Order: sequence, then structure tokens, then C-alpha cells
Amino acid sequence: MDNRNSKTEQKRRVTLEDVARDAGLSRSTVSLVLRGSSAPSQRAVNAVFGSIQRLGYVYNRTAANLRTQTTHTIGLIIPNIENRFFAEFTVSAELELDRAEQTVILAHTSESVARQQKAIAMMLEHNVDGILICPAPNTRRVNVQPLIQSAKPVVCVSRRMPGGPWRYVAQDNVTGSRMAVEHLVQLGHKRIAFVGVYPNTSAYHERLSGFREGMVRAGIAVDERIVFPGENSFEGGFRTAPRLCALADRPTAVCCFNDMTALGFMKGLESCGLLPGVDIAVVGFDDILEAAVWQPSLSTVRSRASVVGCEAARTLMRAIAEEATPDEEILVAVDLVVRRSSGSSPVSAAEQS
Amino acid sequence: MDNRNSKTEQKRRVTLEDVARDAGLSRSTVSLVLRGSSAPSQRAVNAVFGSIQRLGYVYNRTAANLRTQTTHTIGLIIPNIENRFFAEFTVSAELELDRAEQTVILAHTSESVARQQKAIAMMLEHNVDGILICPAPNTRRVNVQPLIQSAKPVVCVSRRMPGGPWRYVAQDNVTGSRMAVEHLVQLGHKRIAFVGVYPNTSAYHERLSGFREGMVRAGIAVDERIVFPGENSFEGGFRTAPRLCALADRPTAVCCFNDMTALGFMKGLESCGLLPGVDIAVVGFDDILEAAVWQPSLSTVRSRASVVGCEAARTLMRAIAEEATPDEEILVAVDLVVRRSSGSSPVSAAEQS
DNA sequence: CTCCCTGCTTAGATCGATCTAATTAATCGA
DNA sequence: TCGATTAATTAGATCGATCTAAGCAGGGAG
Repeated sequence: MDNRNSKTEQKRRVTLEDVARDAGLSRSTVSLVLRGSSAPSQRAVNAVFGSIQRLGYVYNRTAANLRTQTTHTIGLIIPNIENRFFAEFTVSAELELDRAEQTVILAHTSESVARQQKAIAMMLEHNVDGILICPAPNTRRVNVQPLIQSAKPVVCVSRRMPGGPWRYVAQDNVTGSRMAVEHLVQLGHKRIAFVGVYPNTSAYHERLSGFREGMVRAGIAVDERIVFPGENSFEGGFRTAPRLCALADRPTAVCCFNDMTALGFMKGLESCGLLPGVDIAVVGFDDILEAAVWQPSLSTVRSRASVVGCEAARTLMRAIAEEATPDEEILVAVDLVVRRSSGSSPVSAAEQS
Repeated sequence: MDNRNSKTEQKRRVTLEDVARDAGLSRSTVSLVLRGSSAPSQRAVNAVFGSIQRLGYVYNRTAANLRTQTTHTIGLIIPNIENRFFAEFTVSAELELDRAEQTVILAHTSESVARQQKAIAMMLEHNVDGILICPAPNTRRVNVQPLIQSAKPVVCVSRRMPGGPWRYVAQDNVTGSRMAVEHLVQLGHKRIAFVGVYPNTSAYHERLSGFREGMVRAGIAVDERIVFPGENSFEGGFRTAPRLCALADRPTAVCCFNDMTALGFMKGLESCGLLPGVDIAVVGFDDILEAAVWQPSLSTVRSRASVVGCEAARTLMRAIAEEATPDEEILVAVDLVVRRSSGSSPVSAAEQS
């Protein structure tokens, strides 16, 4: 007669108490069963699972969170998930965290420090057990002050962050860039440009310093006029190409900050009437999916985002278990993938033109 | 003398109680201030914020969650975030949810029903306020039974799900495919193939039925031999091309399930010695970033993932506020982007070969 | 002076788990 | 049969907010 199943009348959630009553046991015993303790008798275990099935009980983690002060929840702060590196990173980190029975809270900052601050505050309110963060450019110490104060386990990914020491997991940018230079030098190139400058992230500084290091080792002076500013994007690379082509003493080879920049740069070269891989050797960084299938295919430094994601997740789990020092660093090895875009030697290129 | 700041001795969290004591008020009043109630006096408000600042208080949402039975948390279940559509969707949904002061819990299923089931269970345990889900292929009613029982607000994105009625937000697949066909028909094509069959998702069925609809309207019979099975991916498209090229009565145009398939297909055409956009017209679906910059640039149906993300988030918020019916549907309009890959008419292509 | 507002404040119950400390039941050796 | 030991169970406090229902001033009307 009374319509208790109306829209506003929300039916009470089934609780441990209900299960206990149904199973003829106490709340405590049921709780022990749920957590897989060896204490309860087989009879009790059976009774509990029977009741859970019968009543449709759903474990209420929010209640446990309050009592245990641990939420089995990890904050993941990503600056730009449309960047394939971070997409791949996210997938593998999520997978690894899921294996460790952790839930992922996601925040996307779009490279904005303000959104990042909000994300950090929100995650601390949710009392996450730890945080994986790839900091936005221009992140200052003051922007992460709440993180520091919280003393929660944190792992920085792919970019360093002020206010540390922080745990740090990233691809080996310095070695990678150096390998790219060494590859070009081996092909006989001497005049090598660097394209794609996005200051204020450590990845940029590291890749550029790896570039310099390679040049120095090869005994070549770095000509600062052919270290090209510009955004790290397809557009950025595209717009840089004509400026490079216009130079009197045109470089014979180019290291790009990343693959998207390199692809745009190659496209720009073509619209200047130059053939990448023939007239100018081009090397990228990341090895995104498109690198292999582009025309010409792109020689690049492969940074394995999924390995970075997995290692970052594991490092965080160890940090939570207090098995990792606060300044631990993992550099994931990179390797050079030689394809067509770096194919030509400068000599053959000169012959051709 | 006593080293209370040791590693194991974790300092007690600052609570509302502490703030109340410091401000000389009761817990209740402080709580009212925090929630922006108009009841407390200005004096009280100032005192509370002063104490919060001084003590470094961080709001504990897990405690509030337990009492209010609302977590301000949304579950986001994504099958494949490396797919650009979902990456873009995720960014805009997250942004919109953040605006509504909601926190996003992310789960990535990698198109696996098993992982999806685990994700749903986990989210229900965390007592999310609502769920955005793009179901994995082959999702059956039994796989989402817990979702049904929970009676929580759910919005399906981009793919339909059994066990409904469910709210549904997606790009208009049927119209989009039909527009692609109409475009090709207008160019004079009569023999049009469909490439990229990934059954068991509604998006596939809808795009294929839009294709059929377009053909029927143009008075062209669909030749089932040139509806090509194969995975929806670069690889899938690539492998389909030679099979299509080998046909005696080769199609003059191709509709691809999505852009990645189309790009792979075009690459495959080239390795068969055919020029996409010259020998065969190709149209994709999605308008991913690469479509515009590919060689040749890809004609495609633009489905605005960010609009879908935004609409899905809003629909869910309305559902939570009980302002949306359980079977609400939003189809986001698509539009045709004509580029070079569909450039040629079948006549000029015939002349050329 | 009493009664009733209104504006501000608060004590104490509550959400649903976990944890501590203790109790009860079962087993065993002497 | 008894005390000791182990196995199984449980009552009640606890986590940190919110919410309910009520209390306490101070002012204005009757």
C-alpha cells in the first residue's frame, strides 16, 4: 500500500551489520572474513559469503577509508593526455596500479599550474595514498607547498619538480639525445641543428644538454644560431622548417625535441622543396606510432612510455610501503631506431643538390 | 627530548575539532562555515579561516563521504585511451566534471569485459555518484548486473550497452557514414567499399548501417563482397588494402570505419602501387589530428570528441540531480571535412590508369 | 513582564567500516 | 577433573565529518 520504492525514497544500503545479522554472526567476524583473515572458521566463512550473495552486499570502502586512514587510491596528474607518450604512460601505470589493488584518481592539467594546484588540493582532500605527477611547466616550489606539507609519497614522472627531493622516474633524455647526435655524426654530419624549444621543463633541458654533450664528444662546436626556438608540436616544427631552409650555411642534419615536432618539420621541409632523409637528415624523440609509418619513416629515439608508467607505479607502491628513499631515481633506458629520415650522408645529399 | 617526528610516529591529522578548539567555536559551527552556510556570524567566519590557515587544516572528504553518502566522485570507464577520440573525450569530460566540483576515478579496460567488470565493482565500492562508461565489445547484460542493481546514474558514451535503458551520448554515426557515402556518390562513385569491421560495438553497426542507408538512397546495391572484415586499426587497414586491390572489379572508393583504419589503408594502397585520392577515393571517420597532415590529407567525418565529452558529463550531472530521464539520448552532430584523399572522380581515375 | 521571533551556536547521534581488548569455546596434557 | 593453551568470536570505541534538534541571547510586540 505504501509505495516505498518511490524515486525519492532511496532504499537503505546493505551493510556489514545486515550481513552479520543474516549470517548469525557479529560485525567483527564478518569484517575478518571479508579481509581474508585466517581466524574465522570455515563454517563462518561459508555463512558470510552466503549472506553476501543473498543480500547483494557491496563493500563500502568509504567507511573503511575513514577508519584505516588509507584509501587504496592514487592520484594521477597528467599535463596532456592527448600526447601519445602520456596516453601510453597512463595505460600502463593504471594497469600496474590496478594489479596492486589501487584505484586511480585522474586529473588533467592541460599544462596549467593553476589547474595542477587545484588537482593537488582535491587529491589531498580525498586522502590519496600517493601521487604520480608530471608537473606542468613553470611549476614553482610555492605551487606544490601543500604536497610538501602533506608528506605523502610522490613520484615525479618525466619532468622534475622543485621543492624536492622527489622520487623521479623518466626516460633517459640525456643519453637519448646524445645517441641521436652520435648517429648523425657517424653518418658524417657536422652541421647539426636542434629544433623544438619548450623551456621550463626538465625534459627540454636534458634533451638539449644531451645534444650538446654529443656534439662536444664529437669535437663539434654548437652553433647557437641553429638551436631553434619554437613550440614542441607539429605546428612548431612545421613553422621552423622554412627558417632553417633560408639559412646560407644550411645544416645537413636536425635533432628534433620530439616526434611530433619532427613530423611537422619534415612536412615543412617538403613545402620548401627539400626531401627529408635525402637533403636533410632528421631524427626525432619518442617513437610514437606515426613515426614508423610516416613517409619517410622517422629515425627516432624510442622512449618506452609503458615502461616508464610501470616503473613509476612500482616506485610509488614501494614508497607507500616505505621501501623507497625519498630521492630515488629511475632512468628508463632508451634506444635508437634508425629509419629512412636519417638515411643520407651529407656527402650524398650534396651530390644530389 | 622525545623524537615525536620519527618516521613511524605519524603526526595526527588536523581535524575540524582542532580548528574549532583553536577558533573557540564548536565543530558544528566550523562545519557550517566550511560549507558556506549563511548562518555563522562574520566574526566566526574570520576566526575559522584564521585557524585553518594557522593550523594548515586539510578538509577530509572521506569523513564527509561516509556521513553524506555522496562522494563527489565520478567513475570514468574508457576502453582505449590511446585512441585519440577517447583521449580528447577524456580531457573534455574531466574538465566539465571538474567545473562541477567532481573528482574523476579512471579505469582503463583495454576493451576487456573482465577488466570492465572489475572496474565497475571497484567504483561501486568507492561509492561513486555516477558513472560514464564506454562499454567494451561483447559486453553482456550479466556483465553489468551490479551496475543495474546499484541503480546509480550511468551515461553510456559512444557505444550502447545491454541491460538498459541507459542514458546515451555519442556522435551521430549513422548520419556521418551516410554523409560520407553521399559525398562519394556526388563525385560520381558507384562502386564503394566499406573497410574496418569490428563487430560487437554499436558504433560499428551504426556506421555500417549509415553506409547502407546512403547506398540505398543513391539507388546503389551494396555488394557484400566489398564490405571488408578486419580490425579497426592502422594495421587492419593496411592489411585490407592488398585484398581490395586484387579484386577484378576493384572499387573506386572506400569508406573506412575510422581514420586510423583509413590511414593504414592508404599506406597499404601505396605499397600496392595505387595512389589514394587519385586511383581510389578514401574517406575516414573521426578527424583525428593526423588526418589533416597526412599525405594525402584525409577526407573524413568529423566527430567532435570534446563535445561528446562535455555533453556526457553534463548529462550525468543532470542525472545525478534527477533532472534527466533514464533513457535520455544525445546525438552530437558530425560534419564532413573534404580533403585530398577523396579528391578524384572515378572517371579521372580510370583515365589515369 | 511575558511571549515570540530571529540570529547564532552547539551537544550528541550518525554514517559503516576497522581495531583493540576481552570473552567464550574447544582442545589437550597431566 | 583441572588449568593451560589455542581457536573463534565479539562488544564497544574509533575514524572525522554532517545533521538534527535544541539552546541561548537579544529585541520587539502585546
